[in-house]
Amino acid sequence: MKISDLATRTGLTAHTIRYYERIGLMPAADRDSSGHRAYDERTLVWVEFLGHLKTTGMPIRDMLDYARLRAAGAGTEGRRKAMLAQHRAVVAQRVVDLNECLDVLDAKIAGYGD
Amino acid sequence: MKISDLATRTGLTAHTIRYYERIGLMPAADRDSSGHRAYDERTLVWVEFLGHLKTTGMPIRDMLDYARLRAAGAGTEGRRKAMLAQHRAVVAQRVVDLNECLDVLDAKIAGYGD
DNA sequence: CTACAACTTCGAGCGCACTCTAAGTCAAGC
DNA sequence: GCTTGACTTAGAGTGCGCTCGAAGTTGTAG
Repeated sequence: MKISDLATRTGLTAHTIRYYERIGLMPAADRDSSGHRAYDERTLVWVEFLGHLKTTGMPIRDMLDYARLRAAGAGTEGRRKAMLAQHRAVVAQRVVDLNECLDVLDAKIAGYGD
Repeated sequence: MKISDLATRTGLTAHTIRYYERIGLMPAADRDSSGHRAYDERTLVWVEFLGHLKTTGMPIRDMLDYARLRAAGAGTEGRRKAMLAQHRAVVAQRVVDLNECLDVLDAKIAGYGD
């Protein structure tokens, strides 16, 4: 898979994918015979997971912490699990906050009448 | 109410409040005898509402559109209602997305075992 | 053979939302 | 009278997450 294919399938741009690699969010990509980046399905899965973290508002520096643990491999599962569990709690709270805001919006919208 | 009081009660800083005034998110504040900003409860309500819009991810430029309609007064209620209704739909979708991400996180967390 | 598109690296630039600094004014307490 | 601390202005600086541009190389279609 070329970088443009990965871009299409993830919704990112090739520029953004290279940026992610540069800052360490993605491991250095394999290269084909002409020096172009060649990706496999595992990379796609990883980028999609990063997308979930991004959707839930995790800052890149935290994703980097997680990516480094992942790169370190065995022995870091406990810390990775703890990171995700902690993040999960933050996201769950944000859902609660957003639902409260939806109520406020509904009240305000209703206040404008028909 | 002085700017420091408004800051305390809204969780913003005095710097941020002045910034909001500068860009037009808040009307020019009344001044006391020594030229300091003096706020009333209505301003507090407005800032809190801005806080809800911010929590729900509305960009400042959209808040500005809303603030301008509000400042224009009567005759803009329809458009204000439409803006909020549109935003409400976006926020509701984000709640859906976040809940999906929570499922992904739960699956990942479970995958790490005990 | 020649376009042309897609890739490469490096580094600069951008939009957002603050955040802070500097220099000065003013009111209250010791 | 003097210090202290909160206020004032204008404008510069920060951190984040991209986003783009320039200049060069390579693979493919006509």
